[in-house]
Amino acid sequence: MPVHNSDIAEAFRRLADLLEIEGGNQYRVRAYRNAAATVEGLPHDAARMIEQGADLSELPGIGEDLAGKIETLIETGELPLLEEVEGRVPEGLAEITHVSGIGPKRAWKLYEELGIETIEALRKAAEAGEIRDIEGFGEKTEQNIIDALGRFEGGEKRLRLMDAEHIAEPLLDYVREIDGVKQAIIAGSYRRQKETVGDLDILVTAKRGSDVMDRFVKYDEVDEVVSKGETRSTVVLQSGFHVDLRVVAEVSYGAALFYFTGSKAHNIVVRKRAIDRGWKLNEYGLFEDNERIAGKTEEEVYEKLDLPFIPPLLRENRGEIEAAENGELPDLVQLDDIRGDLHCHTKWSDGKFTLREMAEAAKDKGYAFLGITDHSKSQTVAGGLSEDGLAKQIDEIDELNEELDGIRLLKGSEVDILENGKLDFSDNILAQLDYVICAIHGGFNLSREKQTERVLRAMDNKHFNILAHATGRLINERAPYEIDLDRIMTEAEDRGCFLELNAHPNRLDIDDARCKMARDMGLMVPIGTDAHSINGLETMRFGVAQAGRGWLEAKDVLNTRAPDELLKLMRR
DNA sequence: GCCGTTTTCGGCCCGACTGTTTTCAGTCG
Repeated sequence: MPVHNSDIAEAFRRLADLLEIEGGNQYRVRAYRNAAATVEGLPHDAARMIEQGADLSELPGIGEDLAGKIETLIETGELPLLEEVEGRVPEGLAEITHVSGIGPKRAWKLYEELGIETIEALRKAAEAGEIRDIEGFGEKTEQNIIDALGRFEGGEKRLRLMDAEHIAEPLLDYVREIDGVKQAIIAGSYRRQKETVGDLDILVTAKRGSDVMDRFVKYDEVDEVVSKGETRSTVVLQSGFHVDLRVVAEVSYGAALFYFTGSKAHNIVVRKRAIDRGWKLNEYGLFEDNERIAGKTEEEVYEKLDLPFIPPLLRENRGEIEAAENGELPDLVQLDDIRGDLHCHTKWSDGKFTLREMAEAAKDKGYAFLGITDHSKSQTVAGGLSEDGLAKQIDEIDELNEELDGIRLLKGSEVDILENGKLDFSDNILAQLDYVICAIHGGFNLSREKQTERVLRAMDNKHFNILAHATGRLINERAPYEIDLDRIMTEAEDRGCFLELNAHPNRLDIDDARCKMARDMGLMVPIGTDAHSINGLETMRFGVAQAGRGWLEAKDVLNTRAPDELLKLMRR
């Protein structure tokens, strides 16, 4: 079994949990967690990096020891230290610390006093009223554990960004209308536009004496008030989503916005910069002794620390601090830079609108072009076109282009890559198109080697321009299929092909780390919405956000170009 | 366990809230 980065990260996290439970050095624990995050964020599998001669101990947060442990894990699939610790600490305790309100100390205490090793045992003990009698616990804690177990079962998984928006925007409107509220903004991973959001952090400035907290916890959708204080409250919504609201003074707004936007890793590095200068940075401001020297705006905080403003999309401690220091921050691609959409469907296959309707909608968005890419013949469930059908569509697009003013339809197709690596249309018809998007829509279970070969063979066809949604993942629904994207990207670059950034919020495929990799290797990225309706065109903003998280500038994105230049760039 | 243009040893982010205690530990973000 090949060991992937996610396996390494999981082993390290598990080890960190168990070490923490047995009261190990907290910094050692943190080192394992940091390393887990570092490994998880790598664009390549560590195994491959080692093969290619990389020295993992040069990675941030990974020294000689952890680099050695990673190698052992890759070679043997085992982590001896983890097995050793598992001999001392019951495995189930790690899971118990993931129940909200129970940390390492309480988990250990529950084990010592009542022998609790599993979630099930914890529930039984709590329901039997046995926990309240343990020193340091009480009736309320016991009830909180029961409540938390209920949520634990319900699964507190991260929401896709768009789903989070549907919850967040009305709530933000509600908060903004509370008497005395001046500013209200959602910070956290939501502001960083991560593909999934775990909870919401709402930051508010308000007049003194405003009853913002009382009103907040009375929001219609609040299911449970977890905590409520003067400056911070936490609620759980009926959807199971956690929301924090924090109130700060206006002089602290920038510092608090910085602080609550994160990421944690980014914050720690910036905070360290403050410490190096003999200052202190917290959510109330940047302080020299007890004097606030910055805090009203984020720009001010960064400036004092000799840094330009770093866009939230980049705040992941993936090199943005160094880039900022050197004046090399990317000038991130904006929605306005996008000149057209390269991936959409119409009534000709499984879309809901006609060519003309889609064209008009694209024109209304200010686009110069719209690429029509209906499905190919094997996609019978999606109304895939026959070759004759495609030929007719080509004619209709030509006619329509004569009529249309200010928008140009590009003739494309989303062609299936068959399991044998052949394309689902003949070269003859493909040659009549402006460009071709190729995609895998079935046969997800091939081995990594076969899947990779399948795509590379397809890429041998000169009409292959863009690989759509390269990993096939559906966020929260379907894992990516096994495929060697490193190799595919290298080969694509060699052959003049591209990998799409599919902007659909369920896909966002390729992901941000891959976008950054593409940028680093000089491979331009086309962003397509895969729209099946006029509304679907709106999801371009999710793609652009993801592109920004991947450090892409307008020059790195294919569809920031005018149609003629675009088609020239795609010519093989 | 990591890290270093003050340090190769001695630091490692820090404040809010809760619940159980009487002054604070545990948890969280």
